Amino acid sequence: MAKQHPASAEARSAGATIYSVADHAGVSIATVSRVLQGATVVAEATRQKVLTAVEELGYVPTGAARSLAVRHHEAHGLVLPELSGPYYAELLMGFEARAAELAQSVVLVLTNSRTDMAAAVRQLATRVDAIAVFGSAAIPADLVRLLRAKKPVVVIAGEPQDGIEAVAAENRESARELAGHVLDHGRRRALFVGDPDSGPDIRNRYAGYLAAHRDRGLKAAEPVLARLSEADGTAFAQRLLAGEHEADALMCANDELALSIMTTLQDAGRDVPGDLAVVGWDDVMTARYVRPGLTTVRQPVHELGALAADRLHELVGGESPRTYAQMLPTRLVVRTSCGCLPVT
Amino acid sequence: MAKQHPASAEARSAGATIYSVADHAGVSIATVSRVLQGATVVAEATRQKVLTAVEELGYVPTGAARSLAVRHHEAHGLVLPELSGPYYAELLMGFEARAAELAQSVVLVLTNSRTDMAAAVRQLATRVDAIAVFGSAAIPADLVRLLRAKKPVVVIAGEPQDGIEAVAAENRESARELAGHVLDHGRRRALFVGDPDSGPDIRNRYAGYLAAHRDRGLKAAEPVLARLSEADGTAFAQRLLAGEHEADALMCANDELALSIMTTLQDAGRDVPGDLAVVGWDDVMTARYVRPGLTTVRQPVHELGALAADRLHELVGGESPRTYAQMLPTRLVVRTSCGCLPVT
DNA sequence: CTGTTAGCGCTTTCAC
DNA sequence: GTGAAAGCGCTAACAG
Repeated sequence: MAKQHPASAEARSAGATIYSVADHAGVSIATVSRVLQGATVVAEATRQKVLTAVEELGYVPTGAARSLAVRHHEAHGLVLPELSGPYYAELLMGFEARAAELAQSVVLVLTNSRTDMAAAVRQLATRVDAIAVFGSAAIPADLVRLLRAKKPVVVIAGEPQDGIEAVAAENRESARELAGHVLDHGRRRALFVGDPDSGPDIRNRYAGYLAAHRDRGLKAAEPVLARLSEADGTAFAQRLLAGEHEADALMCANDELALSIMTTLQDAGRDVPGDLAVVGWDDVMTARYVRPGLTTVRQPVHELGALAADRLHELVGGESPRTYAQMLPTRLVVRTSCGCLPVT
Repeated sequence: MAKQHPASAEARSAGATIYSVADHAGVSIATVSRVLQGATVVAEATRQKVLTAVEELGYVPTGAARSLAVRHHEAHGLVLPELSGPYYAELLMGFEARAAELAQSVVLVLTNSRTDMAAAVRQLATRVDAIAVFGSAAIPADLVRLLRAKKPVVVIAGEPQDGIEAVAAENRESARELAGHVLDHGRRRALFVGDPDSGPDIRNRYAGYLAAHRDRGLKAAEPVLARLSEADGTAFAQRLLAGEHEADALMCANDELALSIMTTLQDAGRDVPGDLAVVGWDDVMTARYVRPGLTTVRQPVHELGALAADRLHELVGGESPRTYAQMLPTRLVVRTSCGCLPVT
């Protein structure tokens, strides 16, 4: 079997390897590798021969072999809970775009569709160089820590943890500004709708709500617990209509909640913002289509994704993890659901 | 260097390999592989030793090595143009969920963020067993054909092509039904807004619009060319308001178009559906929040993604490509923007 | 500028 | 039930 590589025998296009290409071009596999990787200089004539052979055989390299040899997967993993709503999609787009610039593939794992997410994440670790996980993807903290021992990890919008790098959007100050804005419209019974315990994002938004009250010497109410879903929004609106709550303003943990509440209220004849101001968080597409336009906060979601990909890449490159969470600024988007007059 | 594997020397946890695990457990690498893959039966005692070693060393297998050995990537590629709007996100969720069930990783490529998509796709082919590409991802047909020669490919909602398997949602009949519905409200100057040449989806929707007119012995108008964007919708609405077009009904190629048109019209004082009926396509979230609710068509997007993943897997498994495109049914969602009375 | 030759880490016969 | 050994296809010294 001397120099004869097994694979060189069968030049079936589907099985073209670097050996068949080398044979076909009359060069060594090293040369083929060189022209394909463009690292070293190769004589133009040889180069062409190789390229022709590649073309004729329709050679598609086996990524796994390269990865094994270079000891890098050249891929980043991203773990998200799901993709409904514009938030995660935008994040993913930012992540993918930056990863592409860095010549990294992205392999995606959605935990909501998994029965065994721990296994999924372990499996993911197997084929990427680094992993970004979204905070609320509900990955157990110890799993994250375990991963971290093996590969760079960055947590997006998640609980701050010891040695784990984190990136997030600013929540507290914008929430304070938003709540302040509503209060300054003269509202005095503003309710926060959402669950501060569901994660740091919401917790900080609630903290901002609290701070705005404190700033004005006002007393804030307990949060009205609700998940970030249309269903919970409708349910709460129903209870509100039934008189279970009393409020002249609603600060909702996100836009979906705000929108479903607002629509339900309006359909029942309530005037928004006349009877009740409603504000959200995220600035989803719908926020500008509804009437009144929803006052909300825009997050730099795309940038957040890009930042995560960036950090992953640098960590893989040997940089050491930052000890502080990186905070991206958010921006208040004032429309009219807060009680502001329409600009005409 | 005898039997001593280089890697076995350094048992640094970050570099744990099957060799270090074997050493640590006092067994051969074959045995480690066996317990990890669970293929063959291993004595329970040995099994435990191995598992303990894995645990202690924090062993994370190298996927590339396995892929190389088994000659499979155990991953599917998905090529989408982008992720804005719920359509692609939903498709991706369906794809990912099914791929997960089939134990396949998914590596994602978004072409809109790429300067050299051909390179991106070639690169993708390198690390997956099969690829699904979305029709409008603007992958040149010959590239697809080239890929096809090497790996299974399925085109989602794309131009039908010779040997390439395709999956899509039904467009023509639902469009015919939708257009018919509008016409049966007595509208006689219904315009189609969208570009039939932009792809098979829109082409078929326009064909349905035409058919509905034909069914009723009515003459249909030429399509009003517009891309599927909010901006194009607003621009068209402006022209309409300026009197450049005359219409009492608008059948828009998708919801985004419909929504931006409807909102612009309403903000200018027009009554929808009184003056003008407006219908869309896709049933995005906003469609049910606007007033009047947007009449549209719901596509089984999730299922479409799942179907693509399914087919990919079966093609990888050796099944031969189907020669006919698989069509998933769509469903008319009637709300009130078409002129129907609200159900109260 | 090009060829030879070790591996990269894992799976999988084939013996024992 | 377990070990030895031969690859999987590619990269990267190291010679020449």
